[in-house]
Amino acid sequence: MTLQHLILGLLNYGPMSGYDLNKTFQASVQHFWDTDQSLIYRALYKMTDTGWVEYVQQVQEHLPNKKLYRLTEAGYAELHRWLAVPQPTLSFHEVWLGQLFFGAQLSNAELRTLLEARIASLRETLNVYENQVPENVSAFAEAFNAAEDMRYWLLTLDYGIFRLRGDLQWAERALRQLDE
Amino acid sequence: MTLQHLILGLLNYGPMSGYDLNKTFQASVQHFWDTDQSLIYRALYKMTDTGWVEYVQQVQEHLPNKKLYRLTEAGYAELHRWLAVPQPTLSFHEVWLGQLFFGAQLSNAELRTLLEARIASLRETLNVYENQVPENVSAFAEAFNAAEDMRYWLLTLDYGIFRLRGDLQWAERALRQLDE
DNA sequence: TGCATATATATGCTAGTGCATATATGAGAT
DNA sequence: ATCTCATATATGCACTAGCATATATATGCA
Repeated sequence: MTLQHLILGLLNYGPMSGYDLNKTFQASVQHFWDTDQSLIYRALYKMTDTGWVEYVQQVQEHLPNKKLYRLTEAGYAELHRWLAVPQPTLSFHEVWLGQLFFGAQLSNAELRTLLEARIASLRETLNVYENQVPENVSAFAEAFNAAEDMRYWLLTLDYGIFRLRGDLQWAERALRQLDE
Repeated sequence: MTLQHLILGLLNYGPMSGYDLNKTFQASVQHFWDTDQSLIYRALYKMTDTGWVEYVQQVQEHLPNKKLYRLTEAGYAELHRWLAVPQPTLSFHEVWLGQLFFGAQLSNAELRTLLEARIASLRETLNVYENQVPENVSAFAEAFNAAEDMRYWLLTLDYGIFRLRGDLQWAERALRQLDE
């Protein structure tokens, strides 16, 4: 259900179309929750059906019409209910750990390749988080006129960076241990 | 597809029934990949269909009959193909980060509750990883007569503990920052 | 006798995910 | 004149997940 709740959270800043929401996802929560355009539209149907959101057709000149979605009372209530309830911590479900678990089946060279690929990928993501995402977040804060909320957005970003650095550290240590 | 590949990896230690696999999951990879009994049975059908595994009916006295599954040549090949291919690092998809992102909507007390619940849950899991899981892993290594492979099992466990400690550290820091 | 538990497999139903593709308008570039 | 890109919404299909429930035998316990 989380996608729907993230949409509730974003619509709380103001009415948006599915297209806008997709853009907003990329500019804001994408660093911890990636999604797909089709999932957003389908979530919006479901939420309209449930009564959490409603829309008005917006006729546009020179552009296709759009559906402007906004929170209903019920949607606002659901957002606040969800926000305050501690969520169960889920299982890791990381594919690379599965590979490592059966690492005895692999040669040293193959294991190196796996770890090095992971390190490269983590570095790349870390670079995006440290350079690209802060810009997105600032632009997002300005567009939504929500300077105070930015503190929390940066907090989630801080977690992402902290976690990536930890994962990098661990992977580099594991790589060194492989040589012993 | 990962569940199927984890099953391939476990069947590589020897033939097992769906029931055995379920038990084995709980004793081995459960700390990074939880699953359900029904998913294992359905995965086995699919894999039989694909030709990765095959089974023989095992008639038992005093107990229900079982299907003993084992790897086919194709299954063994698929396991090794999969093991050596670096997997893309996925997005975090952590629900609690979504809550934190919209933290400006919450009171200080509600935020405290969220972080404290997370800390308690992380501590609990850490306790299991540090005390319970090593026993499971040892028992598993003995049962499967795979003392060498245990090194890698402990490596994945080490990651889990490392990560939980990091997450705890971060959550505790965030809680302190909340008081400022 | 009745109830819980372990062994063992299987199905039903609902929801969510991922990816590709369809459709349509208009703007700007080559 | 054509091609690409941005805006905007929607569907198809196959797979995956989660949870409940059905079925059957045998053992142990109260």
